[in-house]
Amino acid sequence: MTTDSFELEQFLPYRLNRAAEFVGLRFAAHYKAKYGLTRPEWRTLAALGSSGRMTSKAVGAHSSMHKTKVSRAVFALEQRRWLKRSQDEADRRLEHLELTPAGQQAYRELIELARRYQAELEAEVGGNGIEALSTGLAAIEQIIRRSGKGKPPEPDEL
Amino acid sequence: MTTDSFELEQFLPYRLNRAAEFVGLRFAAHYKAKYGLTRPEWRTLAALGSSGRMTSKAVGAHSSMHKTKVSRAVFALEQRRWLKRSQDEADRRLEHLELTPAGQQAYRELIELARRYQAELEAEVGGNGIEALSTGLAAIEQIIRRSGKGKPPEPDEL
DNA sequence: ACGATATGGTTGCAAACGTAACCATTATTT
DNA sequence: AAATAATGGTTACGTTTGCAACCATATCGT
Repeated sequence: MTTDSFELEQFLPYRLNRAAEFVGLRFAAHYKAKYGLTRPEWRTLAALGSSGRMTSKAVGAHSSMHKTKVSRAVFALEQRRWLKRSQDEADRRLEHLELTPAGQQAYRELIELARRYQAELEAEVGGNGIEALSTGLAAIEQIIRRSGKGKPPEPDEL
Repeated sequence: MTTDSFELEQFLPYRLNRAAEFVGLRFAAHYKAKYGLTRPEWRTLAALGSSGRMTSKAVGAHSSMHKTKVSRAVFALEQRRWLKRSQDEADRRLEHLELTPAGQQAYRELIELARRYQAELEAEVGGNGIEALSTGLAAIEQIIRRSGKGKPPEPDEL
């Protein structure tokens, strides 16, 4: 019966969540204003832009998104003509996704935004803070990898 | 035209978000299973439990939640008879919230869960990782405080 | 004192979400 | 070669979310 003295302020899940929210929303404001993208869409674009042709499943694995999110984001980006699908000849269950030239252009602009934002953030937070944060995050990421094993990042089972 | 070489994996908003999601969902699984609480409910309980009687607005400020979330969480906790409201005599717009004995009991059990989870987490991540993470988060929290002041508390990612 | 404005809090609504069920296709078992 | 399971991906549905509009009360400006 360890008694009182519990503060949300010290609780890691809470602190992480708040920091992520703050940092994430501020960035989202940038690309939302400029392109009207949702976060799943931006992530999908980023995955395809940086790693090239891949399947929906791979996008999900690469960017930690639930498959329905990916499915919807892919649909939206397709509507926008920023990506095109093509069926795999050998295995007709899977579709390969690829950015169109317009999509690649948007990607280039967006990662420029992202880089600027990250730089801004690093300036605000300071080198030490960033380094500490990065180390800490790396530690958690390792746990994720461990516990995640071969598991897909479907938030279902976390 | 700073060119290619952008990786989501290195992008801080993304990393923070993923870590927060992982850590948060794992904890949520604990209290969801045991009490059927949602995260806004748990946060409200935690705020009231640790700081005592306060208004909805204060709960929101204390735990970084949008006012509609707080409103709904308060309603749910009230249904459960874990908190009671009372109108302020001087200013009848505001209601003071307070945990009932049952609510306090639940709070005690929940912070015990939280403490155990935090300990487990610290064991997994390791002292260095935790310390780094904490330092990094503190740096961001300072920015939040600075820039945050009058700003509205925004949505949850989790 | 009186209209405008602000504040604490709730609610209607549309959009976003996760779960589960599903379709089509491929792999495995028997 | 059937029957069964597994896989990539989509969709129907109920829930949760945030925004905006709102109610009631309080404060400000004049």
